Amino acid sequence: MSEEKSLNFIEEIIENDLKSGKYNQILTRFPPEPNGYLHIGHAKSICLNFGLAARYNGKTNLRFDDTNPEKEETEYVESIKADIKWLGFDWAKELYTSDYFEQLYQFAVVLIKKGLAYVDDSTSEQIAHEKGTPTTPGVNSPYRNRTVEENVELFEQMRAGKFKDGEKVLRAKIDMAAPNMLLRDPLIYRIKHATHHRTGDQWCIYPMYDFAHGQSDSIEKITHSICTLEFVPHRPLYDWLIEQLEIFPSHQYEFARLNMTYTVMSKRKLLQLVNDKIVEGWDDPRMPTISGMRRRGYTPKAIREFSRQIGVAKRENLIDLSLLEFFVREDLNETATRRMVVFDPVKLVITNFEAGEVEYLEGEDNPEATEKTYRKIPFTRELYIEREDFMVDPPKKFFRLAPEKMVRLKYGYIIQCDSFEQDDLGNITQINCTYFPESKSGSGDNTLKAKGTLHWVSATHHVPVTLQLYDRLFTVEDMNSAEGEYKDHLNPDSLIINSHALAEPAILQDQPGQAYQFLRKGYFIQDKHSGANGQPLFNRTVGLKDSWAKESKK
RNA sequence: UGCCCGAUAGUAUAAUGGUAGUACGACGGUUUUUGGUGCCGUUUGUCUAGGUUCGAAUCCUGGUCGGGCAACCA
Repeated sequence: MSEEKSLNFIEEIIENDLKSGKYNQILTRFPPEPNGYLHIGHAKSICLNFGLAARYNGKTNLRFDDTNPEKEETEYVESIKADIKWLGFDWAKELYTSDYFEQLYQFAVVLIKKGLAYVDDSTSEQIAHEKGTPTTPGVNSPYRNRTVEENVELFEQMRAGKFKDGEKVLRAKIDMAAPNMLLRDPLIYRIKHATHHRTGDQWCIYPMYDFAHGQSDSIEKITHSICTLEFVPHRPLYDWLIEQLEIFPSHQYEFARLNMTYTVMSKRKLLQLVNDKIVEGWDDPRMPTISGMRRRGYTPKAIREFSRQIGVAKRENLIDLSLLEFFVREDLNETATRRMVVFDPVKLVITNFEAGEVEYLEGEDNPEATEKTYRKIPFTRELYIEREDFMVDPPKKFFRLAPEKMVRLKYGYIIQCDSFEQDDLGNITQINCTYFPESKSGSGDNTLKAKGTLHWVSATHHVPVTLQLYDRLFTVEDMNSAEGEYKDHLNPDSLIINSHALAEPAILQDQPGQAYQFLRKGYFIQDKHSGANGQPLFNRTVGLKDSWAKESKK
């Protein structure tokens, strides 16, 4: 297959490393900070890291990058693990950067003893000022030339809790005039008298990202440390520290993070949506979080296929939400159980069908399934159909019900409209039809033909349900370059609740978690909550492609 | 005006000096007891100016445009 020949740039690097014998086996890692829930951007990274390991017969560690006790919580650790498993991946080892705190401390001592790190008493303002700007070089700190002995002593005292937060920091001694600002004596340890979610009060000094991530990679002997583009300028520092410490040379490779239309992808902004109560929580079905998408009814397979299709490269990108939706539909079309639900009911009476009689029709659960299963659907004299499926004076291409027109009722009979009734405002209150017994589905009789097929429910045998119709959270395609605050661009119709929909009775017998296709309407999944008056509540995962909506706009 | 990264259809992503291909979208047709699905087809692209070469999306040089870097965040 030509598909196997087409490698992304990271796969090329790995194949070369394997071919040259640089490594016998690759080891990647997925390194989330437990300070929020995972989102679709993380899913791309997860699929990449775990996918690479699977493809090249390697392994992937899950490592929680927990070096900042002020922001990190165990709740997030648990959600992250659940999300990765749900996506279908298994990690080789579950690790925490905090497991390496002692080792990292020793690494810092090594650096100090080599004269490559020093304790700085400057305030953060002073340090920022001395750092210069991207276009002007920085100047040396007055504390830069402390002796090794003094630095060792002070660093020990930092660890021992002799100083307050912010009183001292440990910095690598590199070059204050370096064109890369990250090389201008970067901070590598800071004092924080805070309780850590795993180490408790054992430590009051914590390593910075740059002195933790690469070292953790090296400790674990990660071969390919894959991160996003904003870490490109960190790579010289990543390499410098490993070289000075003379430890296992892990290597960092960077790819472009995922951006999607009509949503935001930073944990900070997502947290804001949660805190401002714009959404119900991290798992609100409108959120681009993995837990939100799960509750929405997106499937792991759809997300994996999406990740595969968008590829991996180094240029900035903005992916259409509709591409993700395509993969969701593609998966659900094959797996979702079909049911009939009328969203906006209008009464339809079959005048030549006996009152009180109930005929049970057979309906396929899924026309795409290789092994067919069926459910019974009660058919009665009085039914409900979709209000929008009837027009008094229809345009030419309207294939639904209208005076004197014929349509098929799905799984049932062809009917013809004889008359209709209206209230004073002109609203349709009832449609009267005749049915043709010989046209029953499966009878093989096709003397009658109907252009359209409608879904319906019995007026006497149905289940009232509540529907949550979700749509994009924002009205602007590219939220990264949108002007003003995110609140200016919220989609007021991102959630529409319909509490007057009617479902066929079979819906009560189905398993929770069942993926549905409500015929001609869209894919749905039952929510964890219940709807109005305790009714079953269903979330719209994604609508069906609707070429009539397009046609009728013309 | 420092350093770094990038630029291929509308959106993504291939082509690794030798026919610019794929997916989604859009458009048209076909099948259909879901205006769904399936199937078939059409459309649209190498940022720019030079150079190297028999031959450049690919290599070189200049430019343009986009992004990143001045957190005791990751």
